Amino acid sequence: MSQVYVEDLPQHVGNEVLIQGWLWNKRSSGKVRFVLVRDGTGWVQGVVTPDADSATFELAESLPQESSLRMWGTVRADPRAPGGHELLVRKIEAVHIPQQPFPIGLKEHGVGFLMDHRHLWMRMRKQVPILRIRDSVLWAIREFFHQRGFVATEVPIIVGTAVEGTTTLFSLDYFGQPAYLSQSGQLYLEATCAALGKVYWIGPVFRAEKSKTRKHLIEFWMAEAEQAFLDHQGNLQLQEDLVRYVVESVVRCRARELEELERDATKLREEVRPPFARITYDEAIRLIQGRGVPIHHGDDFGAEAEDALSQEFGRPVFVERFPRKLKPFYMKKDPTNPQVVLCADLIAPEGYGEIIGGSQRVDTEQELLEQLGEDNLPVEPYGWYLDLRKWGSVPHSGFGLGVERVVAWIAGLPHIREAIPFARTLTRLYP
RNA sequence: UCCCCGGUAGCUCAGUUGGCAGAGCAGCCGGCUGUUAACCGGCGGGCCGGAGGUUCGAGUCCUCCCCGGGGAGCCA
Repeated sequence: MSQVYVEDLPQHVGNEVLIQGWLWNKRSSGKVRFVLVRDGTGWVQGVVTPDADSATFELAESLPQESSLRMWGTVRADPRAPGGHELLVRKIEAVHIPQQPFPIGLKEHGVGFLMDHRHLWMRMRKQVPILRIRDSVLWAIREFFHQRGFVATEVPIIVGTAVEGTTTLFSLDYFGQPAYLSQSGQLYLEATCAALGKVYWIGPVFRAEKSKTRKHLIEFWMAEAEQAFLDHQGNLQLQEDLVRYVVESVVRCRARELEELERDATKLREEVRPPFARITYDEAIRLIQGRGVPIHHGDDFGAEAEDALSQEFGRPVFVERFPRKLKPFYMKKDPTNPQVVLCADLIAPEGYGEIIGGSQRVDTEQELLEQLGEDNLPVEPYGWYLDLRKWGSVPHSGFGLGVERVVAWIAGLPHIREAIPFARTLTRLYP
């Protein structure tokens, strides 16, 4: 008999099936014993009565939490069963019986303890749906770009050039040369873009910032895209389409997981209804000031300012055209106002923070040299990047999306550390 | 780096004005024919984060250190 996954059980009502998984809880009422089994796709209750053979009846009482097992039984719908379906068990076979109690109980635990046991915590009731939602987010991003003719490509993780200054880089010794872990694939993606036209990549990036908040990870995943002949306005439309596609896709494919997390899918769908709000930096400053948050023109947004914007709109909002001096050297100045650049940050609703940063890029060598100078950056390490403006330079734009922040928003998580299997935070390098 | 909170049983926590170290859960033993983080009875379980100090006496008060959590700045 071949294995059936828990999520497919409704299609097998009345049939005997084999479930292979792990025991996550059990209950007994003497002569009726319940074994709750998970297999990665869901949770199902097996009902064991004395009608099963005596070894099976005994196992239903004695197996400890997180025993792995095979369970044969007949599927039936029953309103008393969690999830609506259960298995009338004929036989249980233990695959591995733990010799000591599982560290993670079914009661509450502290954050420190759970993070110390992340490799085991991820098996638990809320963590599984989160990781399944993450899978769908990444899958939807790939699907979106593929449908639009973007070419999936890759960038180096070990780099010799800093993208945005060296203070937040992890440095390493590359056979005697200084090297860094990449904090963004953007510069390389611009090169690839001139070869392939429309490109994207998804991968880990690293920031050695001593950030200690619910929105920051030291190692996080970015989805970055770059398109030739795309201007600022087109860039915003592309980002909006992507975010809407991802949310709608997750709401459709992971409805059960969202429900398990008590996340309101209707609210998510409302939030991404077109169009997203768009305001300029200048408007944003006035709006934030109007909400009583102390901020001056020329300041970057703090957490309080972001939350104010988030509350004001209740849906994603693009903040466009930041002052040049707040943004990195590669962003193109607005031809109608060289004090600002053609960029935008996308602020998520519900206080989940900035989920995308993007811009139209500088496309002439002269401007690029000027802006490197403005930021007191050396020209030499950017030689190859300047080359891109020497041969067939075109207007082009791109952006980077923070995968974990999007997962945290969609799943409604209180902290970003649960949005990735193994979070690297300021205090955690293990497990 | 700065500000705030915490560290007591495997886990979550309580511990009064300084006066014998506690509960729930987990574990083990027993009971229960539909449980829903099941329930009921019993049993075992402690370097009170570390070092110093005050005191007749410190889990409790003081100093320093270590570790964790929340927030800020910076960012996606």
